[in-house]
Amino acid sequence: MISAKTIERLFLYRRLMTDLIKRDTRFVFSHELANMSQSSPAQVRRDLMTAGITGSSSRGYDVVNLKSRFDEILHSSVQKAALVGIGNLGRAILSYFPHRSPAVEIVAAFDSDSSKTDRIIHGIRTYAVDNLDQVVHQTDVSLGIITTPKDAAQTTADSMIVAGIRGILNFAPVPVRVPAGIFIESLDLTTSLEKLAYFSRRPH
Amino acid sequence: MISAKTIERLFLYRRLMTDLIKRDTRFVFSHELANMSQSSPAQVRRDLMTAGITGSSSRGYDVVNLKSRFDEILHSSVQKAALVGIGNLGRAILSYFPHRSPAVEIVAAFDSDSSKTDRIIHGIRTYAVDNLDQVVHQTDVSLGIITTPKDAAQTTADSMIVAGIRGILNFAPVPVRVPAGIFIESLDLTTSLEKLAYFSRRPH
DNA sequence: GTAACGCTGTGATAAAATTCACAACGGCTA
DNA sequence: TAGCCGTTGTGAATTTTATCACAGCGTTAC
Repeated sequence: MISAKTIERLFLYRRLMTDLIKRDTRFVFSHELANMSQSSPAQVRRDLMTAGITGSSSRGYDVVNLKSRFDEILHSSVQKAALVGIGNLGRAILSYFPHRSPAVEIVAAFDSDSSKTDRIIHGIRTYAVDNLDQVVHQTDVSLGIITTPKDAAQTTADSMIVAGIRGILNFAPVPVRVPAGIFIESLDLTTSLEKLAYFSRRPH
Repeated sequence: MISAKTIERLFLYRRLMTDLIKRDTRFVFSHELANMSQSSPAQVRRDLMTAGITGSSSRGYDVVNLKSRFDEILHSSVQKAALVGIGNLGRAILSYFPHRSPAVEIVAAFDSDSSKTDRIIHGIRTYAVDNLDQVVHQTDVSLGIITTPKDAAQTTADSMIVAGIRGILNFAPVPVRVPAGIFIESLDLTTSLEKLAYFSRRPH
């Protein structure tokens, strides 16, 4: 089993490979990849070893080979996602995300405010939250994105899980509790900014 | 020196304390705090110990005391931030962030597209990027937020650093290189979603 | 051919983060 | 008072993550 940290880096490497392929670069050394990914050569080699990739000591790693091995590991078969909470942040994600990743496609958005529903926003249809269960089942959605205010986060997660969602990305600034077997990732902009403020205060 | 991981949790605990105080809760046990923060009792106790906080074995920890100790450690004196890249994501952050944290205040936004500048968006004045240096100096901005497309991320970061910014929060899906002494935090929505997709595929 | 170079692959090591496990304590009960 | 219970505080152990350091190999230089 490959660790989450490593997987995260593999996703990054994969995107870097896409760029390199566009630029017709054939080979990379671990120190180049480290440079591009703000990592260390040893880390890169270790990651690639974990991924079962082998390079050549004179030319480095074959870019196309890397890319296809990454695709293999990262299973780029698309999964559908539903977003709940069509506020500013939700809308930004709806507009930002399409075509950014081969792994995820946002297919529906939900809100409790009826003035925001039954429309198309950035190409994505919006529904009342009451329809969550139904839409998730009908369209085989497996991922949920929470961009609600914090008070609604937990209940939203609960509904998602009841509807059969397997993983949740939570943008609300509160931790959300999920049963074992459901993947939860929290991405808290407030904490990120606070961390930024804290560590920028003095040379660290 | 307190580790970054711990600091991050302290920020979270602080927000939880704010909620508890509102609800007139006087004391918390480590297992309650663990529950609220999706952590473990041992982790909480360790963090509080690191923060130099001491509790009572019968009542737990004094909420107000915790809060004020957190404020002390996390230095809530406000720092000013500038955002570069007024796209959907940038705008969402401009609208989302105000009043979320006592630590950071976004005071200016920049873009290279003149149709987006010299206006007020969500209460924040926007400028042409050419004015970055000047505005940063005049208003004593110390933090930068990058929400540009990925090709502009590195040059934006470079300009920020020249202008004297101490820390950068990068939303562009590419790593950004900064000299030592500058704090950089990357928050990559694409990677988060991809990670979500990956780990939701099967029970893990 | 052979020496020298720079890189990979990886066991070993170190460092960081988390969890275990338990002595010590305060308060409650009787 | 004595005994029990649930919690803290923390050294020690464990687990996870990252780095070191070097043997071995393909390539080039001569």
